[in-house]
Amino acid sequence: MQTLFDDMEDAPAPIQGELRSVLVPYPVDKAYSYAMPDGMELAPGDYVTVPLASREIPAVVWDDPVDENVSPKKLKSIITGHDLPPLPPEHRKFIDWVAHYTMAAKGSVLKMTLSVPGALEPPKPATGYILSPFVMEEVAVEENSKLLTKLSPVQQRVVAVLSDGQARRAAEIAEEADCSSGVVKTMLGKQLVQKTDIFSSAPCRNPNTEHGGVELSQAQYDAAKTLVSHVEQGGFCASLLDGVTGAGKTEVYFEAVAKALEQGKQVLLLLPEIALSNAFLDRFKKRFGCAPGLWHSGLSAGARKRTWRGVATGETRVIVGARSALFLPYKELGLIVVDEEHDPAYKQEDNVIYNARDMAIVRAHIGQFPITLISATPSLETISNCWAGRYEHINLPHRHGGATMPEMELIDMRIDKPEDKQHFLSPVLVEQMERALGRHEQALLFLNRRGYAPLTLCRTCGHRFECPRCTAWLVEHKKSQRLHCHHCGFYMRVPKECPGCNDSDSLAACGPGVERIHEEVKEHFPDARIIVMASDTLTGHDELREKLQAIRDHEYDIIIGTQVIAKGHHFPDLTCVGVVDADLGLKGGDLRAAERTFQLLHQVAGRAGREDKQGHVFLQTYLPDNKVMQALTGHERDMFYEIESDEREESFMPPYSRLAGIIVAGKDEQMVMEISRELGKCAPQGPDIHTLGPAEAPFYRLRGTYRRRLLIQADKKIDLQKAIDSWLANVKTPSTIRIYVDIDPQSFL
DNA sequence: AGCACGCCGACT
DNA sequence: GTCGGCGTGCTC
Repeated sequence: MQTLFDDMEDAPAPIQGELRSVLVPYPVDKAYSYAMPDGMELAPGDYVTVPLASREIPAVVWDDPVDENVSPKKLKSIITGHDLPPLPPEHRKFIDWVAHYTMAAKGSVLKMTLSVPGALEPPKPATGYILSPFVMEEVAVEENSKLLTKLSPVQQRVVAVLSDGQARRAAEIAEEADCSSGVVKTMLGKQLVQKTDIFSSAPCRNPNTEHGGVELSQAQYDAAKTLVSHVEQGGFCASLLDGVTGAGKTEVYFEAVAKALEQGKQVLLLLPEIALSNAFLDRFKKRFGCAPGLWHSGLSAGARKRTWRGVATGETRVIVGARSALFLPYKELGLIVVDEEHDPAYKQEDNVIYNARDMAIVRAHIGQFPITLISATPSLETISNCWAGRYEHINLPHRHGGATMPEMELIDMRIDKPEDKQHFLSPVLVEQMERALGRHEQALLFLNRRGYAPLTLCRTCGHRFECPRCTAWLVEHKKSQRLHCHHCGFYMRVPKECPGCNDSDSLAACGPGVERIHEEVKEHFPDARIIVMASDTLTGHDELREKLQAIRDHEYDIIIGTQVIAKGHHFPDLTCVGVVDADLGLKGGDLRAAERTFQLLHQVAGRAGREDKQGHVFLQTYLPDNKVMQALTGHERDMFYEIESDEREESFMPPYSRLAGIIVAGKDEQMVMEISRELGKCAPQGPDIHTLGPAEAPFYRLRGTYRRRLLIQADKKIDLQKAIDSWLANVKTPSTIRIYVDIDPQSFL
């Protein structure tokens, strides 16, 4: 009897209820089965909380058929459902599609949608304060009420702040009334104020499509009309809005945004992360009367949660965001705009490896709504899609408002040499900067290299400082007196003596970074106000915005900057742009080196001379005959695309073929070697598909792991994912080795 | 991704 | 003799 009783106690209570397929946001490729407790009703798309291992996690009921064979021992019950509109079927289909395409686990892709901790719980109200009713009456009735004059000056200020009836947090009141929050507490004790709940609302609930239209030029009007008609017609349609910086592309696509909003659709505006500038937000506010919902890495936890829920409930109508915004749970998405479509920042290189621009096209196709790509320098992929008639090509040729494109000039560094090997600015460029400053205009020097010098070597023994964990030189940073690795965060003090030969004072800085250019500029312009803009001198989004505003307000005369300065900012007084090393991006023989350099330099050039001032751009180069330099100075853009396209076709490269990178990574160099060689031996080879490598991957040693890569080149008619799948299944890999698949890799050497 | 389970070195 | 290192593998 006793033993029988024990057995009954030990047996787990049988899980009851209908089964549901549930996808969890973890790297698993199939939906799990969970029991749905009696009385609960759940359909695909519903958000749930489920137990997984020893934790409770958010998840989504999926469309896959339930696996009835799951052992009853494993089976667990769904803990709760959530009161949110279900994740729409288009979004679920999208997640499945992206997982298949990128060869990532479905759960990993879902994780990009369920990325906000606590988003499924209704938001908790914050404590706010309002004036008590009798105080409010006093404020309304009389200017100099007896009650109010009896209060202390700080308390009177608090009353003034709260007199509009709007509830505020204690900290906000303290800030606005210039007192401590203790005052609020005292007033609460005297019942002058009372507590109330503050529910922060979702952003961008009521954009007003008629708030502030600007007058469009004829060309803008025609382009806008086309985009608007796509929205009106509905259905999938991809287009490229192609026009130079300052042509007024933003105003054009705002019209399409307005139309989609009028039709009751949500709109997603994708930007490269860096371009979320104040200037852009101001333009949005001017057009729609409110700020858009923002989505980027710098958001606070609270803002993230509000925005995520706003998107899911449909309260938030417009999202302006970086690539991860594509995976927000839109209730009724009806238009996507991808600004700066060519930008490499759209490619995510970790976790799920995807290109947000390409995935956005897929999202629009699944949702059957229009999508517009925007660029002054489209990617060759997009241009060729236009040539093939898959995308509509909308040209916006002229600069808006009478501004002219800057004049581009090459400075042949073989002739107009800097004064010595320690200097990097040609006298020609320095003179042009002097002239600009003399006219009370600004000058910008662009160099896409942080720090002081990219290489430090010993003049005595030739020792080079390399990162002990990566295949990369250590970059000297003067400010911190250190040598930094830009790939893994390793750094060391600059030593007095060479570690190779112990010689002192033998170390020499080779080549320039922005810090070194700063030094040189100070020699030439001791009285100028100079600012250096690089990702490591800025602490975050807000500082970047403030500095950009300061530049716009002409608080600086000379700007020295990397990438961060290149994009989407408009500086009205900037008329002289110098590119310190125009050849920089061309070195290394990357597939897209020429295209990238062209795009980047074109973009930098676009910073100069808008409105009424003529801009001048000077490209310092040792390769004045290179096709990129010729295309830039002759404004022969279409010629450049044709040459580039021919070269890609000849070498069987994208967009004429498809590529996939297979990265074999691990800490055991020998094992990485062995596995990659083995993969190479049984790699797909044939008339329509072949494999290159294995070879050392870019940054062979990265953070102490070794990486080798194979590159598959396949005809577009080949099912690439399937070929890779069956190939990788043939080679057994130990768990110490990780294999990453990068479909459509962007860059490689 | 976490987290538990499991097999070999330096401590009470 | 135990505490704990992180390698390996699973999560309905």
